[in-house]
Amino acid sequence: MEEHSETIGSGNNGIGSLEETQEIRQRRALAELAEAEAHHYDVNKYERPSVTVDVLMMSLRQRDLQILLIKRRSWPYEGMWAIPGGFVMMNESLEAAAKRELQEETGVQDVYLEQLYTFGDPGRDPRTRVVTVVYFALLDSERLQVRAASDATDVGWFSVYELPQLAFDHQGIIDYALNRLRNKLEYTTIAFNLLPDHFTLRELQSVYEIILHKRLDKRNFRKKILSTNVLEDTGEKKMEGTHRPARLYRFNPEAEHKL
Amino acid sequence: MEEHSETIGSGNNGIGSLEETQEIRQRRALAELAEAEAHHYDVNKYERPSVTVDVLMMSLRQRDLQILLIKRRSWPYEGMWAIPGGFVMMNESLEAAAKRELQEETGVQDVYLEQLYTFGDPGRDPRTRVVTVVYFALLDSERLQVRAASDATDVGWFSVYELPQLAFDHQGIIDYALNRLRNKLEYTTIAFNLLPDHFTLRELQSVYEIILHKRLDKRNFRKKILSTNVLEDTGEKKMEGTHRPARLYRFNPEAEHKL
DNA sequence: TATATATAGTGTATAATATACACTAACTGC
DNA sequence: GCAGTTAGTGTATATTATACACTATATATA
Repeated sequence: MEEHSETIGSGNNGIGSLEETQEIRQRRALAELAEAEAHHYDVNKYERPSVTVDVLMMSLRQRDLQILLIKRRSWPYEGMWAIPGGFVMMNESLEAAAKRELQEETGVQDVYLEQLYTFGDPGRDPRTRVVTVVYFALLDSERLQVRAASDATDVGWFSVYELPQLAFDHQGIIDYALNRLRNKLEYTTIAFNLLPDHFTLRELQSVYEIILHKRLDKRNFRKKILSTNVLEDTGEKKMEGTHRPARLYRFNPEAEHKL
Repeated sequence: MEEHSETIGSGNNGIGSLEETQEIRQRRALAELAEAEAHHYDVNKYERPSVTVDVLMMSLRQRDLQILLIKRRSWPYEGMWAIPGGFVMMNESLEAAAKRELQEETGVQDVYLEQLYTFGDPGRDPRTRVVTVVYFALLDSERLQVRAASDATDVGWFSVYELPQLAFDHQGIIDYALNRLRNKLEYTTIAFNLLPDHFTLRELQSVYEIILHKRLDKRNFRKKILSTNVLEDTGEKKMEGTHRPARLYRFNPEAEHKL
């Protein structure tokens, strides 16, 4: 919170010459930047953080909310699991970088993608100063299955409720994302991104139950969802198992969603 | 949305040699970065965006929601108004950078500060690639008055409802912030940051009315706020004008806020 | 073809919350 | 003491959330 506020204070704070020097260096750098900006000089000579995007890919698998992690093969945090990410290229937008990452890891395109938060504390990556813009993606279970078992052993899906030790500040990022997802469930139609085009009301209810991590009342759930008009009956039914078949619905994005 | 997705596709998309070259360049850069990351090489030789923080400072002035803008003195957008911001130093956190900006522009410390969103489209700043982490700050009207009229003509407070033409994508940023603020009013105690320590219920109601830009029912408003227990009666009264004095309340951050 | 089994699908009563609305209280200045 | 001005209060109604148990319809198999 207040870590660096003294570096812009009066300077008369009893800290020794080492910090003093650093403060002066920083002040000069700032003055030069202001100068450069004001007169349109070349700002490229100034040292700057790396910018990366991390993408937290979430999907419902095995009646569980799971995320994709990759195992780090080198220092720092070697052998630990981490949220996949990569550098932002000079001529791609942040979102494009996130989509690239998504494409590389899952082969999936056109999924729900939302910017989550930007983490940039100095020291969060011991190699260099890194500012990471984190996105999260919601992948529908069906399309994903295809590529699921395709490759390497150092990529894996993990339940958000049983995560291994994570690299960097990634556990905090996941907590933050889960929070955001839970909140948005209540007042947006975000949940539909985790289901295929056609789904039953029970399947939709399961999405809510898995993410909110609690049981919901069947009748009240159906009443509430149907009253919003976001669902369209497809006329089709899903028959599976030895019991009454369920109606298949489709999400209607046009409808007013007063969820 | 899809601007750059072709640069990572099959490449066989009928685009001419110019884009082709760019694609190849980008692919090579990516491969090198991956290599560098995997083997802990020096990543510093790669070109990277500038990182800045912009701080949208909001306060209630003249029964209006106003923000602080600065007038640009040079290309690009010379003469237009912009949200104040500056470069992030290598050894300061994003939040520390935001606080520094806040301190420089208003002299105020210890205010509500929240990260809003990160904007990083290539081309949003014609000088160079800039990734901007935007924060917004809520300043209480009372403390601010002191420094209000202090200096230059190229800094000014503007009503969010009557803004001049803004530089860069700053109008969009303000819309986004206003939205966030309005939502948070409903389920957090964020509003108290715009008021001094002691305030009347009418003053609190005005905060809501000005930000939501609509009238609220007095009795229902008071009922709702008081039922949450976030307010403490100070015992004092505020006498101003020729009418019954109003009770002064204080915000109790300890209380459950089931706003 | 009757029955067991498993999930789909439905309604009502009660509690909690949100809304609409008008008068009395308490101070100041004249 | 009266005019002017804002503070402060309660009740009836509508809307929304919750709690709760039985019938419907398919498949499998005896």
